[in-house]
Amino acid sequence: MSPRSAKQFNDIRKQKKELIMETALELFAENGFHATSMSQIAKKAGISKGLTYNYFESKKEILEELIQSGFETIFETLDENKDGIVTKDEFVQFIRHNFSMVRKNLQHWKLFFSLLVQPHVADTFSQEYKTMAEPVFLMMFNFIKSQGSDDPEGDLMAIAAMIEGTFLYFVVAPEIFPPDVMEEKVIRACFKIINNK
Amino acid sequence: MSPRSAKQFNDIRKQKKELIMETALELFAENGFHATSMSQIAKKAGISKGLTYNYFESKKEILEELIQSGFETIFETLDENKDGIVTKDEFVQFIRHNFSMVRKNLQHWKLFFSLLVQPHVADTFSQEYKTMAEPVFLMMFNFIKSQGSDDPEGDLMAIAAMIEGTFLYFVVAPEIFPPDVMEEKVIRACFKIINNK
Amino acid sequence: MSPRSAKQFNDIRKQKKELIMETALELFAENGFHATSMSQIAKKAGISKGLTYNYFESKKEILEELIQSGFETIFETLDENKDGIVTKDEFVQFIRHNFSMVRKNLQHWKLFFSLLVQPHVADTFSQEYKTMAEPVFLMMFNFIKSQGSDDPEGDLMAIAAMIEGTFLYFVVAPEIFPPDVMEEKVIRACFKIINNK
Amino acid sequence: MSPRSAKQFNDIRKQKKELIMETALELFAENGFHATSMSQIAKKAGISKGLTYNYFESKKEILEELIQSGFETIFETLDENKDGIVTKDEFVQFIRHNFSMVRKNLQHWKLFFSLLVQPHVADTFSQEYKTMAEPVFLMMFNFIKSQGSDDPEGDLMAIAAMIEGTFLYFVVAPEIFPPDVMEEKVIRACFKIINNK
DNA sequence: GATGAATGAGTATTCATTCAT
DNA sequence: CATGAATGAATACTCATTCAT
Repeated sequence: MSPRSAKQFNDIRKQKKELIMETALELFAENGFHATSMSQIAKKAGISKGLTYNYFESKKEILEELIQSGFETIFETLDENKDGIVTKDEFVQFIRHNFSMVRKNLQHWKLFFSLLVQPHVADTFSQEYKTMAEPVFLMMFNFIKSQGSDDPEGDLMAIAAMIEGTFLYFVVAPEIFPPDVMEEKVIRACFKIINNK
Repeated sequence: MSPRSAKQFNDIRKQKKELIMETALELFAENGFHATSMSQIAKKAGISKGLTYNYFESKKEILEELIQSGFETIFETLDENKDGIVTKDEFVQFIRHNFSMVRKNLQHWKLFFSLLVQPHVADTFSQEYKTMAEPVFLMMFNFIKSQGSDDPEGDLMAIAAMIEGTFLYFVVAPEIFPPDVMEEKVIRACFKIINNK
Repeated sequence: MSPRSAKQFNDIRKQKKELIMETALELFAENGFHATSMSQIAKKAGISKGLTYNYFESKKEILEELIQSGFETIFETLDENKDGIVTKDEFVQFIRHNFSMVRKNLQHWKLFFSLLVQPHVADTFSQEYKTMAEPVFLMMFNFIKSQGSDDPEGDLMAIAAMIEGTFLYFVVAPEIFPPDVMEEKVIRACFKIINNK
Repeated sequence: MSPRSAKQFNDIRKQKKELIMETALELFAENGFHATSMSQIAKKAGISKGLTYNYFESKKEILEELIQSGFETIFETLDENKDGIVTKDEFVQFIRHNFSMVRKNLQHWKLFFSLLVQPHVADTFSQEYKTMAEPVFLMMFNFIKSQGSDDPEGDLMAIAAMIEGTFLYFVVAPEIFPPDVMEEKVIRACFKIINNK
């Protein structure tokens, strides 16, 4: 009842919640949302089935919070850089950072890609993704334009597709093209596209 | 002896089977394999649940035949062209043909992307997909090389990613970039990547 | 329409019916009544599912006719001998004949034993069996008595149990005790029981 | 932590499991394994279908545990006596004990007989049954030999068949011959078979 | 907060039976 | 007489969710 113990309770809650979410993310990413049962999550997290419902209203809510937290994780560090891109170096850093973020959060991305093609699982997801991705597009657009591209919008399309496709390869088939090599090739290709006269 | 001729029975079987497959494809593509129930398929197809099993051994078999037919639909016309790519024009035609096939079979591609990310649904799928995509990669590689690229493998990676990403946009978010425009931009970007000195 | 073709039709009907019954008996005996489907019967008999219902009202009716025909098959040849047993030789012949009948109709007996323990499958079966077995018991009782047994009823019980048990071994575990040997031993034991002073 | 103590949970589990097994045994024995549905078991036990699967992995597992527990119930008390049979009295006690066990566990025996005749239900069952019955045979064989029988193996066959047949009468048709009387007659017959000169 | 027994609606699949031809 | 497409009720089993403790 003392403020301190209240804080402790809060910490416990927060930790348990994170534990459940991490466990769920692993299972969702590995086996898919539908193929993962609440029992599995509870068992793997080492808690009882009932307790899960103390922290989340439903299985779907776990998914939704996971999506939310995924967006935050992925886009939070982008925010810092995104406004000031001017030089090529900064753009390259930005791209590299993106790639690095994907590789660090492969499971989130796996989950995202699986949701992309199942709109009914999370109707809100698609819209939200676009909303959050938009500033990134905008920033890239501005940079491309600043480099003197004669068709910045067209170049953006090509580059955006290339990056999205790279992410997909990272997640789904890293053995086809080695991610490290791919990163270099893609960056080089970006500049070929932008600076071509 | 039989009052309905063998041909009649055959026709009925063929039509019903196609009906079931089309219905299943729509639902799988829209909601995912796991989230689609046999009841839904039967209901939407206007037949009884039991009848479905007169034509398919299991839900998984529907998926497998769908994958098979998808592969055939998509890759059959590619086979014709694939051996002789030499000129730029032929390469462009080839790419356009690819794009066109994807846009004509959006549902199949939606299904394919969803399967790529849920390996447990059809383990064989991933391998088969790669097997069928390989000749395409090879052909593109040869063309890139023939154009005097100083890094054909690197260029292939970039282009492959760009095309894969384009397919993903086509399927998942055609409203972000208009497919028609995108097609042109991507083709142009291909040549920028290849021919850059 | 001529009497001759009418007879032919009848013959065909009879043959088809027998075909279905034989096929069903094999499958029932091998896999059990519930585990055997009408499709299996039709397929194994080489006819269509629908045709089966031209000859039998239901799956249960096949079973019932099978039971009926089994009783007839088994008891018909017993009828000839049963009234006149006087000498030991005739009794032995009678027992041997019984054993021989069981071995010739193992499938029927397998079916019978499985029904014995599932009364609800065929409620009438149990009663009918007893009715048909009664004269056999009676005849044996009379013979035992005629041999001067001091407890004919008791001896009958023991012998009846021994014979029933032998049938069960024949059907279920012929590899434990060889049927041929067993036959001799059981006959000898019968006389030990009856003639013991 | 938990409001219901571990012991409480354990007690609940034990009781429910027994309830389910008893209910299932009754239904299996009465109607057969295949003809009994999980719904029937749940309904008769007064619980939900789902709960059944909280205690047993499958319908087959219920059967297997039932068989196991049946074997234990039936053979556990035999173990005590089985090594030392020497005198006639001990042999008689042993046989009586067998008969008594069967009459006390009629349901189990009904189930066993039905399984004997439907090998596909539980392939392991048949083997296991024979394995457990073997020491009983062996012991009887030794006793018969010790009594100076001139054909111990032959006598064993006859006696084993008689006892098996008696069990069958006990279980399937106790109204034909009164079990109490039958027991006496069969025991007497055993000695007639063994001691006959 | 924490447990796990309990529920009930849902899932894929089977199968006896019907019926148009 | 004969076919096999079609039905619908039933089956074993799963699982998100509730709730008494």
